[in-house]
Amino acid sequence: MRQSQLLIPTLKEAPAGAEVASHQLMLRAGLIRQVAAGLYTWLPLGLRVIRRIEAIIREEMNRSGAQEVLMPVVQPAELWLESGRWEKMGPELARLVDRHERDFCLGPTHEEIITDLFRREVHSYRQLPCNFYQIQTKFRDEVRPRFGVMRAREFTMKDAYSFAADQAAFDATYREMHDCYSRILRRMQLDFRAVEADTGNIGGANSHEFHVLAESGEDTIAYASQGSYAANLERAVAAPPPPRPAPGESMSEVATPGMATIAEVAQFLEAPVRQCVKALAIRGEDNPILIILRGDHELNAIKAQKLPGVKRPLEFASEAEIRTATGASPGSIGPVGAQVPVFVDHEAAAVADFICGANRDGHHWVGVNWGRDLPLDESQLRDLRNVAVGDPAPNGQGELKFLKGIEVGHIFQLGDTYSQAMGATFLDREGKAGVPIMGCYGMGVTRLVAAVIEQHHDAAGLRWPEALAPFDAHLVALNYGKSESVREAADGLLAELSAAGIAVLLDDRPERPGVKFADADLLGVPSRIIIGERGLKQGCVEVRIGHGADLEQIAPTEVIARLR
RNA sequence: CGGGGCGUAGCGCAGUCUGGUAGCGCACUUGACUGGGGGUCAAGUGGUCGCAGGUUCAAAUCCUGCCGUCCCGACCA
Repeated sequence: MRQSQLLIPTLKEAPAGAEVASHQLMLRAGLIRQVAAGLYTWLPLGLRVIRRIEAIIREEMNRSGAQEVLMPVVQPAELWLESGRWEKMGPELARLVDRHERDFCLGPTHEEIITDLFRREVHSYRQLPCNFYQIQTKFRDEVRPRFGVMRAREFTMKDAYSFAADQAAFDATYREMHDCYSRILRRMQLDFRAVEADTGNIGGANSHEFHVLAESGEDTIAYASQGSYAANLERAVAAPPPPRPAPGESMSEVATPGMATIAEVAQFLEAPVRQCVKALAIRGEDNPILIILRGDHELNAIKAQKLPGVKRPLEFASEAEIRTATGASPGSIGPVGAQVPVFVDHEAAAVADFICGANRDGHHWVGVNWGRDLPLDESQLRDLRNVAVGDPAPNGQGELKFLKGIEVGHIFQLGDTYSQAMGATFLDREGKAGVPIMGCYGMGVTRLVAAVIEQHHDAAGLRWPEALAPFDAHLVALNYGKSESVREAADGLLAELSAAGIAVLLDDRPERPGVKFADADLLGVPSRIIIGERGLKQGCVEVRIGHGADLEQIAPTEVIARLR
């Protein structure tokens, strides 16, 4: 294709709003333009990349035995009422009303639609297992769209839904999809990790996320320094703490005037922070609920949200609510004598002779011991904290380390959540009704474009992996407009290479060489062919086959062989 | 939704504090020169200063309200 005929509006400077590398480069290289918050137009170059990603996904999904379908973006409320998610989803689900006053939503995902299809059309165990996928537009009214297409409101997703007659059959499909995702990401030359994850809004028992490693990633991955354990921080666990030492001190109250934070209290009492225990008050259905963590630990909101009686989404209790419930301000509350439900993190429960708020302003207890000074029932024990770098790994191998990742894929074990709720069944070998076990498998196509760029760029611009580049070769024709010989050579190569099925972009614009080179570096097409009068006089063009390769002088007739 | 920032030409910005009728660089158009790493010169095009209301002889500038957008926190492919 001719560059003069394509809209590729490159920019020297990145627009002010773009912070991360991929967003800046996507704007600068003319892949996308923003329409509104979280809504983007894909320009020709960006769309070509999307198409190549989709092609790889299709190939691998088809290879895994999945069948492609296409479901509607607009979905009737009835199905969502059946699954219970019409209420559960909240404002992220964009709702609309048609001219007949019927309720609809813009599909953020398609479990309801596919389960409805299944119950209508699939009736026999002979048709199982089966796996349906689509590549389609999703809409999620994100609280905060961010980083360009990385977190957009409207985006393209490949989503798949599997149905199996029993757990063993399901497990096989799940493993196959796990492998399939790994193949897809490897073909895109991505450095990624598959990690255990929280299931969030989709529901179900277990899930794995696929993260492309990048400093700009929004997620933190915890992994064991040895062995294979890796999990999203939302879900990551550490090895259990050693048993609690026996009490060594007696409990007494000390004045801690004006001390509100753990750090202040610890310093004032000349005790290590990990000797303190902190109490966080979160909102329960009616009363606040106290969460007890070791002083140096951080609350994990996802884990806390799963506690019985906790209001979702998780909110901290207000100062007034805390005062009403405990009689003290937030800086002085503690588990001793608490009149509200108390949940204790395993690590906090393993501390002896600890320091905690006395539920009296400006006072703390020291030398406190579980069991002796306050009750601790097994039922109160939970894992409620974020693991930290250096924690012992749960697999008993080494310690935990962190990486940042971009979640590009997420596979879920749904169990029979949806099939049960929506009455999807099949007849088994004995002629009895069975409830299919489902899985669902998402992969963010447009997000992948950003993720690929995060891993494949340099100071000058993009560096597309060959499998994803919008073009295979960039023909940079110098002085194309005025030099007859350049024009002939360039047009000839364009025709020849195109006929051979090589996607070529010919820079035939009347720009100076410097501009063309700078744009070529920005666009990041893997192979480059430079055609100039200087070389042609010696019967040569210059080629660079692949990123970072050396420039070679070869005859124009040899180009096609070198590119193959 | 809470906190903060920003809205002036396609992009990046100055001008706002201290009111006086809008400017710089790049881009774009035309011409000339130039022609292997964002070239030079000349002449141009392009702006309801986010929107609405108010104060004033006069508003990009002051006041009020609204909208948009970006960043930081709770959600997710």
